[in-house]
Amino acid sequence: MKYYIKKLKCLSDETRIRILKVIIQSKTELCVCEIVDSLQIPFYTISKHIKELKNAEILSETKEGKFVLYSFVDKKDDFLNKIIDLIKSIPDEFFSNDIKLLEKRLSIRNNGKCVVGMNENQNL
Amino acid sequence: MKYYIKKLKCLSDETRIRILKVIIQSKTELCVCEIVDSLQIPFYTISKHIKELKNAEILSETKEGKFVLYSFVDKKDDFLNKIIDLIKSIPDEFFSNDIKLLEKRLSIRNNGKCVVGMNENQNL
DNA sequence: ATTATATTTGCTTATATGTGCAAATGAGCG
DNA sequence: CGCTCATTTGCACATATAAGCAAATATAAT
Repeated sequence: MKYYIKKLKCLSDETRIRILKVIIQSKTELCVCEIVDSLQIPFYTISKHIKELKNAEILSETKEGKFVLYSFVDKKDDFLNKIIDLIKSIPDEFFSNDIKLLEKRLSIRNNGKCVVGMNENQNL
Repeated sequence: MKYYIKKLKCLSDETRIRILKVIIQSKTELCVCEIVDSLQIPFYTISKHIKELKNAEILSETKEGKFVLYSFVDKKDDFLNKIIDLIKSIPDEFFSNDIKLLEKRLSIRNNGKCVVGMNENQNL
């Protein structure tokens, strides 16, 4: 039961929903700095929310050199898939700025990989 | 956006999930006292959680004499339907006691309507 | 090695949330 | 009307959660 409640608790915060939405949008895994630049929220805040999402077994991490990448865990989990579906059904228009910045950030990737850190306050 | 977040916040509490689960299980509307007896949680706690669920436009209320009945709002809401679906996918075994007590409580209905108040501490 | 960059973590503070109890409301009934 | 029962609400308290900042890791680059 705690397994389910923990996941559901993760859905109760707007920042976490935004994180999940950009990961869905990216269709791959995202680097922390890419999420920071997309949402324009301090890196430590993003990091803490990601920690909870990882702890709830919603996201899983991959290390790639300096960078840490996050994506959804094992797609065979029916409950998690329903959660993803639920988030997908929130209209993109509520995330239009995040998505716009995400696209700009993704366009600086090299061979599909993140190559620069955070730009945070510099206009992308 | 707040519309969505408010609903999602409602999913973050185990008591609220249990309330929603028994309403789903009943396939109709439930009286507050029936929920109290099913979950064996104080009426004021149940009442406050229901208030939030109502506020998030997840549940709607019908008054019937002394009793107040709750059920899900308008079934045409896609997001709400996905939420219901999500809750349905949490295995019944986690709610087996609630469901057992619900069935006992529903069996004292008369013409499908609630006719008695709370039994709370008396073994059903 | 030393430095720079990416990310996490500990500590603090402010706010939100859940629960308990007592009192209030509201609707039927003698 | 006055009483009873179902439900809601206000207040107090304890706990949980989010955010900010500084310091700690970790890895890469020079």
